[in-house]
Formats: sequence, structure tokens, C-alpha cells
Amino acid sequence: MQDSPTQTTLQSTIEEAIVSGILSARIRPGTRLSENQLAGLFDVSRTRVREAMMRLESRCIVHVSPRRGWFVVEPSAEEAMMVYGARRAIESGLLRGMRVLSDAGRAAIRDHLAEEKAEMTAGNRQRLTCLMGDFHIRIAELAENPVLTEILRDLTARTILISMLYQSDFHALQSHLGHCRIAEAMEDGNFERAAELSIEHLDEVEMGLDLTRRPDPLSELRNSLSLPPKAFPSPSGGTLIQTDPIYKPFKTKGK
Amino acid sequence: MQDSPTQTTLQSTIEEAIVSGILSARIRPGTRLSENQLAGLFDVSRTRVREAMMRLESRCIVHVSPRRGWFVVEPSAEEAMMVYGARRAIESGLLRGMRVLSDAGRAAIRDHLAEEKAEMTAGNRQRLTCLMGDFHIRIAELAENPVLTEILRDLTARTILISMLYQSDFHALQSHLGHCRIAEAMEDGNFERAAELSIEHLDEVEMGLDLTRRPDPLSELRNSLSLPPKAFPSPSGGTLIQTDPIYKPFKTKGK
DNA sequence: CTGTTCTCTCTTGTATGCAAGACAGCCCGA
DNA sequence: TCGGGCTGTCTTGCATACAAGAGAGAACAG
Repeated sequence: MQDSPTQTTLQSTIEEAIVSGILSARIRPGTRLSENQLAGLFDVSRTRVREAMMRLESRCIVHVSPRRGWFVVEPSAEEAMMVYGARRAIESGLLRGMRVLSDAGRAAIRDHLAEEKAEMTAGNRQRLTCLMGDFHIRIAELAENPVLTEILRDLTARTILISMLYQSDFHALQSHLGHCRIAEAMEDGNFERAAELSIEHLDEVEMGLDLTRRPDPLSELRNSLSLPPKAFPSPSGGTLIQTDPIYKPFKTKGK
Repeated sequence: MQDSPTQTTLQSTIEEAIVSGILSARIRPGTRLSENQLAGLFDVSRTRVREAMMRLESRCIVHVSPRRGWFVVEPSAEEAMMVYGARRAIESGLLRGMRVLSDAGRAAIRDHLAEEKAEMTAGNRQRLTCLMGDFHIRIAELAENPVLTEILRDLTARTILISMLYQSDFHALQSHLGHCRIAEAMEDGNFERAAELSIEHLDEVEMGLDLTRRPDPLSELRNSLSLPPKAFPSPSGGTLIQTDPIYKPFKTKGK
């Protein structure tokens, strides 16, 4: 009766594009996603764009303000804490439940850490944000449980949005070291220790956030003036969706 | 910018109705959900029904077979194991991360266990299935983390579908005792023990499934003949959505 | 009786059209 | 100079129309 045995949730192209845009920190929280623009970009009608948006909304990645538009979520401080809390519970539970680390898994982790290290010297913040999130997805993949992986992928997307909002300065080295410690414990086969370390790591990252800061109340103004976002250099170009001002200047009284 | 601080995912009425129908074991896996019928029932157009379906699909609760219809998912054996694996990781991680059990929480658990006990003597299997699932949602609520609660609610829904498919006989007493043990450990403040017990409990339940059995390959035929499902008495009535045969008899050459 | 083809009706897939609301800018009065 | 209403243009919300595919049943050939 089921079409595919594993039933991997097939996403629409639009959905994938937006999620991967967030996971790679190319799309900022609060970005407006216009149905018409997306429909044009992907050459489909608004109907299918809306379907993608509905799905993204149920994954808490996108949010609609009635008759104003769709926006990438800007998690509140409270929500940020919840997301970190959830990740602590899930990732630690996942690690503690592991029994063996396969050779392939060991290799994947090593490769990932090497990449983190390499990219740290390059210092590309956007790329680093993406990598730091990816580590946790890699870990989830080790458990070979697509259900968990999918859950953690969405939480990672939200985490990346959170760090774009609240992370004043980026402790890449600290994160990297945290990841190394977790990996070490895993290589030792000490998954209980790895679980504890993952909690510590997530605590550290959460502590590094400035949750008192309002999520950039000036972002709208900033966008309207076409200024670059606060702590980020303006993207080099080629972004799928630019963070446009909400309302572009009208054709001054065209007819 | 955000409309609500906690941003609780607001579901459409249709979505809620279907999920709650599953959580209360009134809707069986494989049930066809016709867009037209739902549109009629809720007095809206197909558009809104489809939106609800899209959201449910992204939550792995519903599944579309192209141009045949929407169906409540029938998780495969493999998927069933993944769901249980995910629940083990998440629920144990959640419990192990708890620090205190509030008085309100203690009361909620006690009330729930009492209700389980009461309903066991009554022996209403449908109601019991619902209660047994609810226990885990109650636990999630104790952590006061809506993100986790939502994740576990969806996993619980899928679990209920799984048990409707694979649970040959219903070990309500066994489940109830497992819940009692977990609650006891929590009341003692021994959350580590509670976490271990939750893993054991989920293992037990999973072991109680007959995953070798194909998910009722005759269900379609059975429905077409309007026979009651295998081990369940036919619902007393008042169900929101009846498990209709896929194709009702046509008006014999109406025109 | 059995298998094949055809037709007809149902289903979802997708685009489109219209309505209602939100906001920017204008105009005007104080 | 400032504030309040008006208007126009954008947005999403929602219903509807039509296209395309899937399957049941009828008709028919062997």
C-alpha cells in the first residue's frame, strides 16, 4: 500500500531551496518570502508556492503575517531556549543510546572536523555557521534513524536562525573544540561521556547568545535603507532570495 | 515582529480534527481522506483541505497517492522501528535532563495513572490506546518545553497508528505497569532511573508488536465489503470520518 | 467462463480570478 | 509643522475551473 518502504518525506523544490538556504546561512531570519517572487523564480503558480509555505510553516521555519506576507521566522528568546532544551534532550539521548561507531561513521566525523578546522583558518563566517550546524546533523545520521535525523535537521535550521539573531560574536573555536571533545569520547566508545559533553557543548553555545537583545528591531528600517545587516558582511551575491525591503518603492503614481 | 512570543503552531481545524482522531484511535491507518468529503464536512473549499493535508503530510501523518487520494499513513515495519528508536532517544533524554518534579506535575501524573487504572477495568480498548499514548505526552509536558511536546505529540500519533497495525494483542496491564514504574522513579527524584525505565518500557512495547505481519494487505478488500477491521469492534458511531470503501458504487449509469 | 478493451466517473494537480486587508504616500486642514 | 483621512497598489486568502490520470464496470471477442 505504501509507495516507498522508508517513506522519506519528499520535499518540493521550493521547500528544499529555502531550507538549504537557511542551513547555509544565506537566508536571514525575518526575510520576506513573497509568493509572487518565488512563483516567478521557480516558474510555477502561486498555488505551489503556497503549498511549500504551508509545509514550512508546520515545520516552524516560516511564518505568515496575515495579508502582509511570509517571513522566515525570528525565534523569540523564549523559543530559542526551548529549541536548545529540545536539542539537549534529543542529542544526548541519541548519543547515550549509541552502541558502536562504525568505521564509516568514524571517517565521516573525522572528515567533518578536518573541514571545520580548515574553514576556521579561512574565516568565512557564513560557511562556518553552516558547518557548525552540520556537525550535529552528521551525528544524527550516525544513528541511522531518518526520523531522528529529520527532527534534528529542522531544529538545526531553527538554531542557525537563532544564532543569526542573537550571536553577538562568533566563538567558532569554542564550538570546534566542543565538537572535538564529543568526537573523541565517541571514538573511545564512551557514549555516555559523549552525551554529557553534548549537553555541555549546547549549554556553552546557548550561553554565548545574547538573549536580552531584541531581535534587531531595526531590521526593517535597515533593509529599507539597503544597509548591510548588523554583524554580517553583505553577501557576495548569488543569493537565491535577497532580503528585499518589504515594500519596494512604488512607481510614483504611474497613471 | 513575531505575532506571538511563544509561537505555538496554530493548526487549522481540519488538521486538529484529524490528529485528534488519530490520537484517540478513532481513525485507522490507511483511512482514505477525500478532499471533497472533508471540504463538505468542514464547509470550506478544497483549497483549505489541501493546505491542511500538506501540513499533515510534512508531519508524516498523511500521505498522498497521486491522483488516487490522501491516506492516513500505514508505517512500514522499518519505519515503526525508527519511530520507537526516536522515542527512546528523546524521552530518555528528556527524563534524564529533568531536575525537579513540580507538585502540579506530580498531581498530573497521578491523575493520569488513576485514569489508566480505571479505564483498564472498563476494558475499552480504543480509550486505552489513547490513554497509553497520552501518558508520554503528559511526561513531555512536564518538561514545559513546547518544542519537545510538539515533536512527541506527532511521534505519539505515529505510534498509535503503528500499534493499530502491528499490535496483535494489547498488553494494557504491562504498559500500565511500565508507566507506574517510571512515575515512581520520578516521584523519587531519580530521573536517571526513570530514563532507563522509559527505554525498557518502549522496548517492551516494541517487542509486543508483530512486525513480521504485513500491514493488513486485505484492508482495502475488507473495507470494500464493509467488514469490520480485524481485531477491532466496529466503532459505535459518531466517528468524524468513516473508513469508506475507496470507490463507492456508482449510480448505475445515471445520465 | 475468461481475458481485453473501452468508456465513464471519480479522484487529485494546478492555474487563475476575485475579494479583502495592510501599508505608503498624498492631500488637506489646523 | 504636524496629524488625520483618502486613495492606490501591493499583499495574501480562498474559491473555482479545468486538465489529467486511475480505476470500476460494461461490452465484447475468444
